[in-house]
Amino acid sequence: MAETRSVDTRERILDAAERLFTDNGFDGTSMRQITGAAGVNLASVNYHFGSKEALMREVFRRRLAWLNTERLRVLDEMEQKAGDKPLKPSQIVEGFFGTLLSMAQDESRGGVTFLRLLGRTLTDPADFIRTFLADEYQQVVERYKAALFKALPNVPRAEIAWRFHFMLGATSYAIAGTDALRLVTDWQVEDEDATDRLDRLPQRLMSFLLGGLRAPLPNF
Amino acid sequence: MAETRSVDTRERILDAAERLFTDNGFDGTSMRQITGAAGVNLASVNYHFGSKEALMREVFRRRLAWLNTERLRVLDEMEQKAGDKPLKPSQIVEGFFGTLLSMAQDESRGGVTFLRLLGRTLTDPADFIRTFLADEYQQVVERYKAALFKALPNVPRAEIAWRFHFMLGATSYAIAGTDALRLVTDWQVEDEDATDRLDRLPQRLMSFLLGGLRAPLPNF
DNA sequence: TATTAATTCATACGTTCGTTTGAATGTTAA
DNA sequence: TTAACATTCAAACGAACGTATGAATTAATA
Repeated sequence: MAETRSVDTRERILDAAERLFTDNGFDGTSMRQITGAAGVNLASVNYHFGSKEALMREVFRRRLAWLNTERLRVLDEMEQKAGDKPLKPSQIVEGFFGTLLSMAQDESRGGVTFLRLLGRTLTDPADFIRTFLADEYQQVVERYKAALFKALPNVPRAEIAWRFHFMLGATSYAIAGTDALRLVTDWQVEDEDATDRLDRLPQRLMSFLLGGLRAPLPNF
Repeated sequence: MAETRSVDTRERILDAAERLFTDNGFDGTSMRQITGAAGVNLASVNYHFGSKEALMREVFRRRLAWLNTERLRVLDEMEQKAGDKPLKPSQIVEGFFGTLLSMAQDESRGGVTFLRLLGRTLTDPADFIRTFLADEYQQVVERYKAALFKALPNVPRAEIAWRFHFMLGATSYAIAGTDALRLVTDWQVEDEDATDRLDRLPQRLMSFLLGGLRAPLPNF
């Protein structure tokens, strides 16, 4: 089959690019690094994807397609069960961020590597990727924001949108896993090994996010 | 004075580099862009700083020197007033993150530009800058963590460290100001202009951070 | 003013970048 | 088997990169 080879090459390129973009950033990764790591010819990136930027977009697209579909599916299901009643804020937050965090356990969906890439990219957006991400996410974000508005009818919408923003920031940073200031990595952990730490991250993060979402409103 | 020219050149380079690194990232900014924007000769960067990496370090150093000193000063002052009693968590959070946010209003300390650069860099750390940031911050972070441990003696230290980490993430992302998913920028704001939005950010963020810090602990 | 040091300057070095090309090879279908 | 298409390949392109050099210029010192 003609497709066997090309699909193979495409995937090999995407996997290598995903990992290298995560470790070194977009500008910090060269085509030669990518094709070298993938074991394919230099020209094949431009043949299959057209350009380096288009490759970056495709790296995101193949993961976000599933993520955003799943997020909408989860939200649909919850809203159907609830009927006319508003959802609980914790359900909504769990639906949006829990779905994301679940990718960490699933290597076939990019695992932690892709999550780290996403976390990095959200604060490191070249114009082309910033635009692309906004387009990919727009529907999903609107649906979840609307659900939060309905769940918290007495909270000004501006405040909810801001807190959604803050939640995304805390999550991005947590999954980017950089911990540049060595806040978490340096302490003495006697009773908790690395696996436990990763397993417990979702619950720790979710508690924090919900606490922030429910915090008393600021009085200006 | 011989120093007049060189100090001038140094500062012009640092200002230009700060802005360009913020907008385009480290790898996305060339020496020729920097020296062109600064109106100085290409070779002057290597003359005054030694290399592009050393320039990046100096861009951070001149801002972080003040920030970290101020953070320690504020903490010292609070602890002195409190005597033996532990500080309130809100005081500690305000001391750490409020000091940071106050830089936004002060153009002579880098203003929003530097804050955005810092926010970006914390999730986009090349090895050299990651190491550098950790070194610059270590003392300050240890002091503030210790204050939080003392303020919340019944909360496991691991949880506090994690929540510090989450708070830093929410803050980084908020000040990076990217809002890649257009959560906040796209809505209809009739009663709140751009100035108001920036002015109110610190209070909005602080409420969120404290809510997250005080959230019920997760039960594993 | 003469001498020394500090800084700026134009220019060039060698390397690496993303992309393109055209031939070679592999695959599909008549 | 042969013609048409898809993919891979080695090689090269011009451009841009960070850095280095040595002369020219400016400032400090005596």
